[in-house]
Amino acid sequence: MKAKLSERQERILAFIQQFMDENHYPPTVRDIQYGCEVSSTSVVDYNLHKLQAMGYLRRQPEVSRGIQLIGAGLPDSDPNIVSIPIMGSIAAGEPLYTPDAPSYASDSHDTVDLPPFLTGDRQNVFALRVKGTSMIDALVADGDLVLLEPATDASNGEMVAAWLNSREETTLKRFYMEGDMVRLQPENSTMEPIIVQAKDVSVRGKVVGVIRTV
Amino acid sequence: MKAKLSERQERILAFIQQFMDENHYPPTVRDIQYGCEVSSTSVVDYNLHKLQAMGYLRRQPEVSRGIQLIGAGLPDSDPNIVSIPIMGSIAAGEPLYTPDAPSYASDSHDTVDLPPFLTGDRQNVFALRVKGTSMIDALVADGDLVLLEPATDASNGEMVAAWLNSREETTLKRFYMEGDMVRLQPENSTMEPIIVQAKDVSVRGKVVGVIRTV
DNA sequence: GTTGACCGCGCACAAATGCTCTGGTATTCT
DNA sequence: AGAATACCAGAGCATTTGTGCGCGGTCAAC
Repeated sequence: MKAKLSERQERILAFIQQFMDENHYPPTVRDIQYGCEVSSTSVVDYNLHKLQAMGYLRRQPEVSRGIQLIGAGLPDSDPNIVSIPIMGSIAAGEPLYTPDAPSYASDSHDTVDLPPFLTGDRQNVFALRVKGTSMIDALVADGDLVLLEPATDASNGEMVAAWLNSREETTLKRFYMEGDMVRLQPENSTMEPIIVQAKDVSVRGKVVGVIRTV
Repeated sequence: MKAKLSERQERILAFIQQFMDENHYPPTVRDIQYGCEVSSTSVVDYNLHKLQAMGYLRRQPEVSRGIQLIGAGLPDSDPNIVSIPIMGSIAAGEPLYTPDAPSYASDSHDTVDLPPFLTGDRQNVFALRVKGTSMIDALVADGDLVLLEPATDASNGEMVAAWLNSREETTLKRFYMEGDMVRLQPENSTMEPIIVQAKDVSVRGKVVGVIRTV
């Protein structure tokens, strides 16, 4: 379905973009008609349906100007910004995000707006504010913001936020599975690794980014 | 004219913003009517005229959904994004930004789009890509992006990018002026500070942020 | 040629929608 | 008290606007 566009469809698409730039609301069918030198509104309607089927835009039926571009247009909210919730702090480790909790409920939390290159194409990325200097050995300082991708597993060597049953706290460490034991390795050689039973540790998320402001 | 808003006017204004966020086209008079629990379209029209007179929005007469917010609304270009140039790498230290060079000329460099909370209100912030692990002692890893504010001076304790004449390289360190000597202090106590004559070191910028993706 | 899909055109209807007119209720000013 | 002002409610009109219908043209397949 996502085939090539006819010349007229390209023109309509371009016109909508231009119209949205100049005025700040979508055009009507007739605006498009005159703007693209089409002689009938039905032709516009016809092509708009086509474009919608091909995924270039969305329409709200029965609603005037109910057109919004998607794709490469200017859907003025998302293209170069993603909102990421700050789900708490990681230090004493108590309040940690649980991916199975209702995502958008009960959240009076803060969010940070970040460009998407920081998250890649990962989904449900969330952020934690690092409290204290206990993670310095992982190149993470007090006050840093760590970006996490929800995960319950990790590959060896990945930096994860892991919950330790024994200590009832969450730490940032590198993750190594060794038999039925898990070794949580700090970055700094002066620190000793933590080695626990696999069942006594649960991975909460993988670190995908760190942000520090000074 | 720009006096206080009535409660209803505030509500209308808020509703329009919310509506624009959810759908991506402006609301009709009746949308506002139901959304704000007003019992007549004329009341909405009345208040819209008021708001327009006070400069909070603009309307296109006779045009459905011909409303656009101005002022604190959504001036759709820059509000939550700033483009920051990546002026090179910092490792072998050669290509470093010189604040006196023509800023926007001769740059085929890359840029990153960042939310403004990372730069604060600083001007001319630029970024450097860290190459190598030589800055690990400053909590900066290979591949990190450091945000720098152009500067030729620094206060004690600030993290700076400093050019060392003797070594012909640039490093990230904390800056301490001690008499006519400058001490460049790594973060990590296992590393020795670098102490040089003040004239043999020149500050290029202060670090204002660090970004790491993994 | 005939068929049918694809596309365009003109027209018209009905719903959506901006706007106006009339009147009402407070609150403030004189 | 009376007038003025600001704001609201309801109803209705005129325009705007999305959508459906019928018709004609083009082009490739059969």
